[in-house]
Amino acid sequence: MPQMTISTVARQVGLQSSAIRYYEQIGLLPRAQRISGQRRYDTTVLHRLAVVQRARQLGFTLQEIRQLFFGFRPGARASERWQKLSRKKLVELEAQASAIRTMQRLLREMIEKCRCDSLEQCGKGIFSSGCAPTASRVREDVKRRRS
Amino acid sequence: MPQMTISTVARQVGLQSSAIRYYEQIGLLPRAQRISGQRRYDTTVLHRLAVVQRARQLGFTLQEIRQLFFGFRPGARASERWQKLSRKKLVELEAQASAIRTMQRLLREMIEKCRCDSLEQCGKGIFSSGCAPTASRVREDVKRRRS
DNA sequence: GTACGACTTAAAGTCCACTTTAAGGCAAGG
DNA sequence: CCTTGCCTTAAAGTGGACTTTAAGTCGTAC
Repeated sequence: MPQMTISTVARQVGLQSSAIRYYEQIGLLPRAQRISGQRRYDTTVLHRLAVVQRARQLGFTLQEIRQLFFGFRPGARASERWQKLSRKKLVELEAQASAIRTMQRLLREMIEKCRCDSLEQCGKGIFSSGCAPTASRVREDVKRRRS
Repeated sequence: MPQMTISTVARQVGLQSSAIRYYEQIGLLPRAQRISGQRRYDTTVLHRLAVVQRARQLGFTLQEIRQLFFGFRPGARASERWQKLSRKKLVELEAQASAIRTMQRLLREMIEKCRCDSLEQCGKGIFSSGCAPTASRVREDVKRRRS
């Protein structure tokens, strides 16, 4: 199978042809050989795209994947490349995870503690720091219930 | 303080003026009163923006924040609005968190187990399912070391 | 009267990873 | 010869949340 068209490759790796053209355009794939204007690929492109797909799955951007391929001295081992980028990505992901945990905590507090009638009221509470979740809000709430 | 200019409001809530104009444009803020062409605000806009900022902090998109304001029957309590949207958002965030955990697991496996010399080699392994992390990859690795 | 600073608008630009569109080329089959 | 189907290119569009730019207005200070 030395000569595949772009759509054959696309099918094999689960991408759209346009994505493959795009990867070539941004330099992630080498310029493909053309036969009467049409791209022809051999199996090495499948391995290349497998790496790209796996890297995407690991959360890498196309920019970072370009670094994986071209951002090291030519002799650098693949495992070394992966390690360097992966450690960096793990740090990033931990930051993202932490941000998500913060949002989850705040959302649960909101569900549990907000008793505001109006968003205007809620906004006042937040503006003087901490709508639903705060004691001040609860105190206001008590006042409201009494009236 | 019944009349603030846009930059005064922006300073108070920690936004750029352009963001406030944008919020007006997409209907998140009501059209502000103009005095000789310039927007003038009273303190209620600070409460409105406090709600917007808090909602952003909770992970809501501007679209969703618009729903918070306008996506309920007019009498709906603020707490009810927050609850409905927050529960939905918690589900979304849990999905995101799960995706991140998957990436973290795969990244750690990659760091720990990939011994590939070349990305081409790595790609072959992934293409026949599972570069670094798999047993097949390890076996290939053994073969390579012997040769 | 003119320079300054802060404001206005509409429109375009940014980032990311593509997809879609428009206009066209090429080979095989009927 | 003409249709069909797959391919090509460059350019524009998508979504989200804004920012930036260009060109202009307004009031105030000097």
